[in-house]
Amino acid sequence: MEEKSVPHYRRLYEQLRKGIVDGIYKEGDLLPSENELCALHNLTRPTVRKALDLLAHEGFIKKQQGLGSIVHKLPKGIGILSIAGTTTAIGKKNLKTTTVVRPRVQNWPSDFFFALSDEFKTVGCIYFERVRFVNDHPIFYEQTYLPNINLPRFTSRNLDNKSLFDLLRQNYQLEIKGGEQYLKAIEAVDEKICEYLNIRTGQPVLYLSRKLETNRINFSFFSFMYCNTSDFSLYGVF
Amino acid sequence: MEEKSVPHYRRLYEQLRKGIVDGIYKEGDLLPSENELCALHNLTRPTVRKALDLLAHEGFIKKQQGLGSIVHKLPKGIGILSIAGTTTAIGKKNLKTTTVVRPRVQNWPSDFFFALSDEFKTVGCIYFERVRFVNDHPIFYEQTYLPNINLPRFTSRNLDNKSLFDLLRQNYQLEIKGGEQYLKAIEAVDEKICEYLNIRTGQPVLYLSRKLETNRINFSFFSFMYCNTSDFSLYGVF
DNA sequence: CAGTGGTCTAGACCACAGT
DNA sequence: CTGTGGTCTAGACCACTGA
Repeated sequence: MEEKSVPHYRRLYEQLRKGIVDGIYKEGDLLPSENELCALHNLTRPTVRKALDLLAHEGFIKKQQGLGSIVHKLPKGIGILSIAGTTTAIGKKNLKTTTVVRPRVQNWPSDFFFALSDEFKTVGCIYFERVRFVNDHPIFYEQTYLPNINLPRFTSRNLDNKSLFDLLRQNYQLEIKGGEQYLKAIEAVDEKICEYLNIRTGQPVLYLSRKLETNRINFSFFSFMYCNTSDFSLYGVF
Repeated sequence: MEEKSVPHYRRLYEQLRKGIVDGIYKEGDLLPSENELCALHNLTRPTVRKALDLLAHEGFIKKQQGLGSIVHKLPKGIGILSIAGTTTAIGKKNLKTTTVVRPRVQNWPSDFFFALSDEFKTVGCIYFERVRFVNDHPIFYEQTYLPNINLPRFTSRNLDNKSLFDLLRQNYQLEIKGGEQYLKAIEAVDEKICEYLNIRTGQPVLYLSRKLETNRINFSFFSFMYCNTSDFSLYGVF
């Protein structure tokens, strides 16, 4: 009966989420009630509720006691503050990615922002830089550091127009489970930033420092992102 | 036996959270196991798990299958991106708040960023501005808009050094249940911003637009915050 | 009033970590 | 191996919404 080891609540979550982003459920619609979803999928209420809690947590629905689960409007900004990778977060918007520094093995910077384990320091890191375009405008300039552990052939992979999250999952069985992030508004002073994002020196950019945690124990990686927010906001729910 | 209508999982969550911020549980420590917590508090596992899920969701702990719930280090930045109000988010840091524009009834701005219901437009809003200091440095300049519905005497209240969330909860039974936010990096051009945050014209600031939803149906309010992030980052988990 | 989501119980089996 | 967290069942009672 079961095909894979994906939890039931996860399957239901993904199905409902797809229904919302595809427009089958529209803004303001009510999702089927919890009891209806139980009957439809042969699940019990706690399982159904877990799927709905995930959707509510990510802002796709709002629950209202006595009424139901209301489909929320899709956000105006770019939902990159949650766990979704950039690719999924932006959705149908025209997104392109180019690699400006191909993956290479090097040492960690001496003044690295996040704490590094001794093992990480010893093995060094895989480093690369990418620029992401939304509607053909450069919006994100991202520097990524991966610990150089059990990532065979990574440096020879092509990252253009690919989701790093998908690549890690499909080739290395790495799932991103969460992380932490620090945000600042800074002036674009580095000329590479200005060049890649096509902005003038001194223009404000949003600087995002992230630690991303995976299902492999003690395996995290890091990303530092410069965002041109003159046309797009970053969006999040809480 | 029961004293109030606070859910059990919520009580346990607050107790454990307090244990972490007060340092009773230190970074890297294991919390009591789920079964131990069940026995200690006479709860069942789903209830205990809900409390732990809340803690994990807010970044206080990391769960690891087969091991336990590990207390996470407290963040370096200001955790304002989650549901916590500024006051609770900053915790023990020296925080002061001054009111620069006292609450007053007025119309909504014509170009308001968020969509407003007809009822909201009709009744107008209560508007005020505050500046928040961390370690005696002005860090946040916040403009708040509340719908002018069932908030008796609000305009005569003193907001200095008070948590708006607490004031709303204690005086109006309003609980903040969630919300959405949009972030941008902008130049400080408005002279009020520069004055209140004590920065020069053109310096980058982080601009945060938030809609905050409450337990009263169809009652949301709005906050627009300018943050000087030169010394502090905004922190969040996902 | 009936139906909704919110909370809770008392079990069960599984996958994974450390010994 | 034991103990951990991860998933799931099959019920129960409550508070709230809308008719």
